[in-house]
Amino acid sequence: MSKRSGILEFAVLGLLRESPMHGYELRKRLNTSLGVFRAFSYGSLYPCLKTLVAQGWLIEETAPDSDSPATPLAGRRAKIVYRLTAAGKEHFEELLAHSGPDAWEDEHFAARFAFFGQTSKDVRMRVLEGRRSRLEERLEKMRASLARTRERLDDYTLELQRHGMESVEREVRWLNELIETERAGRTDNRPGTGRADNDNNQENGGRPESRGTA
Amino acid sequence: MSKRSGILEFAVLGLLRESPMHGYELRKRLNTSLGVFRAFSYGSLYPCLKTLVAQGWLIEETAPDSDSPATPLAGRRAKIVYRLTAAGKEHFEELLAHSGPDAWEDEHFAARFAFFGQTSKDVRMRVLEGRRSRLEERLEKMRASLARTRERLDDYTLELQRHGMESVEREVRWLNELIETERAGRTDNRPGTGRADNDNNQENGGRPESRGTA
DNA sequence: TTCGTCATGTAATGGGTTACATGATTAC
DNA sequence: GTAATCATGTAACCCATTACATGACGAA
Repeated sequence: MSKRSGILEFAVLGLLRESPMHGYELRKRLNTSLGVFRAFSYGSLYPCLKTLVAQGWLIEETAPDSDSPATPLAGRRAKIVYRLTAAGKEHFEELLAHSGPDAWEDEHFAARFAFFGQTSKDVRMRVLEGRRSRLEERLEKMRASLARTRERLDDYTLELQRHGMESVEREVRWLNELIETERAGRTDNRPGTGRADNDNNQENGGRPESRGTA
Repeated sequence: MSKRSGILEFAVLGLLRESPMHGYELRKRLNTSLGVFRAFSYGSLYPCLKTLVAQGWLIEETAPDSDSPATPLAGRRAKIVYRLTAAGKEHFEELLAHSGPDAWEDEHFAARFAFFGQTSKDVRMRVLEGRRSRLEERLEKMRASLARTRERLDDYTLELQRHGMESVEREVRWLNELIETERAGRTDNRPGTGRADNDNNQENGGRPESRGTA
């Protein structure tokens, strides 16, 4: 119960894991750094934060720097800063490792991928492979549907489907490359299976070996 | 007012324009033939149909074969067949030609494209070009955001953004090809600017000249 | 006769947006 | 001092889904 917003909740926990923040900043990071995949409004963010606090995963810190003007640069004059609790951290790890049936959908996957820098290698592999097989299912359905309906569709509809399939195929190739790169990486990544006692595991710097952005 | 479901409404009108159907079949066509971009459930379809009827865009035909058991094969026992009214047809034309600010978003565009076979050439061009410039805006934002945040992001996040941008760039190229093909096509397409009195204008068969699916 | 599919709906819920209301702080 | 932006929230709504309820029809 109180199943507040899968993706938003996940993204908030993930961002707060890196460092405490207040709502406003959180929303900006959601929509810029991580925002490639989705934009959220205050109308969803603030209620979500409340339930996360109620759940014990976050604590509000009203940041009473009332008498410490020592570092005025850190924040203008701290509003409500949210910090991840130990329980929240654990919960986030669970969400990361969780392999529900919807975990491989577009937005869920993108959100998980965005936090790969904080994810252990075995989980990364599971996510990438899960996503890939999800896409392959999708491809098969598309192919089947296409074979069934064939000639009944006009050329534009056909072209639309062709382009859609090509996009999916392209993502599969992308995943293949990522998976291979992961495989080629150091195999010693084991920061505690199930318990991330090591907190951050960037032993390889989280490098997907991007091949020439330009 | 009564601004029921943009895309669903549009798709329903578009499908019914081709031929009358009952809800169940409509939903299947929505999720197979046209369903590449989105799946709808009865929970949204039936209420939508009702409002469209209330609006005067559809009429329910209970298919009164009440006393003619002559052809029990035609329909098992006629359900509720929805047929587009003249007003509905007009409304659909308006929706097709309408260039609202959200008309170029992913799903809106896909839905419009799916009905290109029933769309006049000038509208097709407007839609394709609108979509393209929308994507170009998006690209600029992404580039700006990327330039701003640069080194602050880990490699996975960067890779995600890079892949996202590549996808958008790819779609832009696709649009460029489509636009060129349209331009190269016969230029005489003028079934009445603003008024589609000609109903169907497939003079060129609606051919986007797909270049080798394999 | 029972099972699968066709066929139509409704109520509760979900997960989000928009528009609104409010006020502090900074830049000019 | 006034405008922009930072900052936090709420209420009303939107569009859709899920799960449920119902029933006819055809095939095994």
